[in-house]
Amino acid sequence: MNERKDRLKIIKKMIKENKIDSQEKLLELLSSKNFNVTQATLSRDLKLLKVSKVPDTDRGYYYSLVEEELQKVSEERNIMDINRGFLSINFSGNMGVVRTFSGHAMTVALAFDNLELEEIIGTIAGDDTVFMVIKEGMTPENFLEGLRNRFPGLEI
Amino acid sequence: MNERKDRLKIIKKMIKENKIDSQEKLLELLSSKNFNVTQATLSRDLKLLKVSKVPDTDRGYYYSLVEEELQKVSEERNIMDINRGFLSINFSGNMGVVRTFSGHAMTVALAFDNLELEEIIGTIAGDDTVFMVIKEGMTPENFLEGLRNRFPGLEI
DNA sequence: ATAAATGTTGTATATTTATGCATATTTAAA
DNA sequence: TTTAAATATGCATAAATATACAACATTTAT
Repeated sequence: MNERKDRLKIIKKMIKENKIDSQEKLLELLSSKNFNVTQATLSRDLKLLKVSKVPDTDRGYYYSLVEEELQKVSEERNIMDINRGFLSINFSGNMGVVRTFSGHAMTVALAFDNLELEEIIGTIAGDDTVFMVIKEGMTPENFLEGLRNRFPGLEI
Repeated sequence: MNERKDRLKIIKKMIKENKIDSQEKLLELLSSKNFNVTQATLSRDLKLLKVSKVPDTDRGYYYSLVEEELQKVSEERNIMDINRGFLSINFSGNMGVVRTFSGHAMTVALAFDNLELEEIIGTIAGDDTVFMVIKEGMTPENFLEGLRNRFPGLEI
């Protein structure tokens, strides 16, 4: 049954978009979208999603996808690092060569590594140049398009 | 009474060092350090500290200082940015001049800004140079010492 | 110094959340 | 298809957590 999958998706969305402070409230919202489950199931769903209840600044509590937020912050930083240093990229065979501002190669390479692209097998950095070994069978077009889709903030 | 302050400190420490999954458990730990309070008080303490209970990867839950973690991650990144680009710093009057590797000035200036040092009024970046306007009355020694104390990772 | 305001705590309790168990549903295997 | 294993769910309830209220302590203002 992927009733549950759908439900998890909606729950995520609801938690991101609203400040919800109890499972009861969330149940009502779900019910309004025609997902009718009990609090028990919801509790298990939240556990699966690793949702936690965090104390609000002023008063009360709200549910939050902490782990995801952490990841997002870190991802944004990587993208910033790339955008800051990036000059150009060219391909030849299974190699991608990135040119960067002087001194930025390490940073850019590190950021690419952190993004954990499955298309890249490895990177190596000089001062203003990064070599990337691309997985066989990928065209530069494939690669760039996928990259831009996955990381909309990336100006490449 | 700063009984509470002390207690909050210990609680933070305990949460960082152990995987605690209920206030009962934490109460026991506290009691072993001669802090004897009720669950009600502990609940309020955790709220003050913005501690939240997060689902563990495999099973169960644990308390965590999410917000602090987020801040720490971000701080570490700033320090990395500075260390990566930093060459030297010199002072004249209320100005500090940071030299960086070529192209790193923006990054370094941004990182300094993000650290939110109250000694710095503002920064401006060229390509390999950052100007910082320092708050009146600060000596370079004051400034650097305070900086190193607050950010032990900083190699300046 | 006294009164008023603010902050801290415990008690008792309400509220919220997690889970054992039985049942139903889905998926995989024969 | 039938059967077996795995997964999902509800019900009931246990366990965990938050809070209203009253008492007391501390700080601030007069």
